[in-house]
Amino acid sequence: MNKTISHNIVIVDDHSLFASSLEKLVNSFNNFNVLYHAKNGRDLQQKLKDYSELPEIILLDLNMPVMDGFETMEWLHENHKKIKVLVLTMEDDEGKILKMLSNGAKGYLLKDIHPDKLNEALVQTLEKGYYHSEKVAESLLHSLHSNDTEKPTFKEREIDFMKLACSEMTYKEIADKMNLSPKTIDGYRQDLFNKLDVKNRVGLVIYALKNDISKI
Amino acid sequence: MNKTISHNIVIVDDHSLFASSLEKLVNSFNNFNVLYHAKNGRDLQQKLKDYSELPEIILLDLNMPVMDGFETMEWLHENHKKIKVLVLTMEDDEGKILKMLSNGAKGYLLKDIHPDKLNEALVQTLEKGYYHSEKVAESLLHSLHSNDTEKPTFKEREIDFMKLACSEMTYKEIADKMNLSPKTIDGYRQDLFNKLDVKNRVGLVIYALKNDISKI
DNA sequence: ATAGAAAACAGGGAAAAACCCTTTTTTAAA
DNA sequence: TTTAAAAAAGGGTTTTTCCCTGTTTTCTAT
Repeated sequence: MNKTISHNIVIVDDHSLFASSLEKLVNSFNNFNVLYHAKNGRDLQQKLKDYSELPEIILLDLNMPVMDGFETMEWLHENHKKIKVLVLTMEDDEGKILKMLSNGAKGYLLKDIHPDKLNEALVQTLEKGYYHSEKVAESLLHSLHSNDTEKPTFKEREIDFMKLACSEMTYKEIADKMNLSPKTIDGYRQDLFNKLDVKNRVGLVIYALKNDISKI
Repeated sequence: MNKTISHNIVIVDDHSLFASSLEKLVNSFNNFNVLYHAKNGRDLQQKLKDYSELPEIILLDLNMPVMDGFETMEWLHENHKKIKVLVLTMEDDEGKILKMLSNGAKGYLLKDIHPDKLNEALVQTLEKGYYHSEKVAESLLHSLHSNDTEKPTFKEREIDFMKLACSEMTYKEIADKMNLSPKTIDGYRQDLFNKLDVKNRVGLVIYALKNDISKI
């Protein structure tokens, strides 16, 4: 039995197999103890209420149903400033990294890291208050130098259109489906091409898929 | 200390965090013991040689660098018939399920299952020799009823073309890049449209992405 | 109430994509 | 060597896409 204090961790991930497995791993680290895990942000909110003990660190996934990592991060930042959040996800998208860090995440880890790195991250987060891997540092620098990362904003109908554009429908058929004139659709198309700096419909489709606007 | 025999498991997954975590979970099950884990098929081949003990069950991921789950399955089927392979992956694609099962996998599990299901699968695989979840059974039935699943076969150049079609290049530019006449490209396009039953280039792009012919 | 902005709508014209049918060249097989 | 099949091109037409430039409608803020 060790006399040193065990630090409480909470895991938020919708994949229960991964969460359960990770729990065992974290428990095997020195001085770390998983309190519980939550399926998503909403579930976490409930459990933070139900349990008397608060975690020191939350390991947070991004892609989750009901309430995803981004929403959860915002909520935690508002309501539980003391809890340190480490993002643990598959997504290595620069924009997402930046978004989460600027929302108050103390670190960003990719799910394919070595277990030792996770241990290191947990320890450092307690000691220094944050953990930044080389990869994340790189991304940050890169985004500073190329200040093109201003993500465009879309109107509702533009998003509807983009989703439909990721199909075999012609623009005329899309116009029909959206109850708009083909020329209006042509306007959306044009605006999007300019905004996203793409040359043709395939470019638009690729953009929509890359940015999770549409799924196939 | 339990006197019952512990059954040896091997995990094959390129995500070392997941593999390490899963190892802890499997070790926590009754009568199961993880011998080691491998990063990919090639790594597994080496380790099967190096270790005197063979596993009874291998938990196999599909998406891996160097030597993926499909190749690995084939090799195991040829060289280690006695080892029972359970596929453990994110991919719920019907074609992949069928491919792996027909290659000799004893079960197909999705990574978002509950830990108890994994335990159940391991036990059943030892007892009955296989494990089939409801989801997989469904897929099998579905594929029987809709016998459209005959995947078309592609020529080398067709695949090259499809990859290039998943970009903003025009057909003329693609022809240039492939050192062919635009008319030849038009022939490829026509054949593919017929073969894949798609109406236009967007349809082709979606097909190529869905079937991992091209990635974005 | 009204100016200004955003959204919807639209015409003309050029380029690309899609479609269909035919021909030559290569390759492989009988 | 003839035959057949596959690969590569060509000609020509229709449809869709793309791009530029406008007008009308709708909403919103002062």
